[in-house]
Amino acid sequence: MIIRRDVFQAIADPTRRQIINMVANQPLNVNTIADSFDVSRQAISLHIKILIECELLKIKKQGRERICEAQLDQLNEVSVWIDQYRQHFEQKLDNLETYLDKLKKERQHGK
Amino acid sequence: MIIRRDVFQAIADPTRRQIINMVANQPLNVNTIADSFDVSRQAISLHIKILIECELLKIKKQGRERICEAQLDQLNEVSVWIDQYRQHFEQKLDNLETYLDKLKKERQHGK
DNA sequence: TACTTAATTAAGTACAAATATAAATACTTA
DNA sequence: TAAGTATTTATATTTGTACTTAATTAAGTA
Repeated sequence: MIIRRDVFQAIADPTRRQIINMVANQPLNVNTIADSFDVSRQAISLHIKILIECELLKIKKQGRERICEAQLDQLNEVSVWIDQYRQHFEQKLDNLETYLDKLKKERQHGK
Repeated sequence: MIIRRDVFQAIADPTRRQIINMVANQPLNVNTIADSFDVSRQAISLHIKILIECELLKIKKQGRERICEAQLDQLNEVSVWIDQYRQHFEQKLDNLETYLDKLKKERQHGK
């Protein structure tokens, strides 16, 4: 099977977005991730493979387990693409500023 | 054909991203858009249909022509999703602030 | 060594997506 | 009204995606 290794394609799938969401909070092994979904472990394994190929995820072997860790730098590509149209959809610029301030404070106070 | 009407899916296709880019600058009719691509007009017509269904594009009939206009509010959904991971990929938060200031000034001085 | 657990690889199926060609619709103009 | 232009709809084909079950690899454990 030929897979299109492209961040936009990677995040197009809702299952993959959910996987990203799960591991963004904390690293998890494959089975723990798979347990959250109704599909087979093999199906999740493939989604993870796609995310790894798009460099949105990295694997750390730990015994027989494979721990999935988020590596979201590549999301920047999407962010940059979106940003060029921000003026087209951002109603209130101030909201983003408020958000930024919040984010900044969270950082300063250790998450 | 059942199409997944979802903004993430809509922007997953590079052709559709390019169409968005074209009409974001100026409204264009279908044929003008199609001329920029190697594929058939019908294929572009379908891409446009998908973009309309995802509300990223709207059509204004003008005689026998159909003018495509960008309507990018729905990109906000992607933006919000990306934003929650911004701290994972934004190297310097200050850069964003600088960017925001710039954007703000551009707005104030009428683009 | 045999058994269990974690995860992948392999093979196959069903359906969705992207495209093409052909025909139809709708409007404009000679 | 016939011919031309703009675009969509219909139909078919090819490729890609998401998924399944079965088998395999690898690492712990009894």
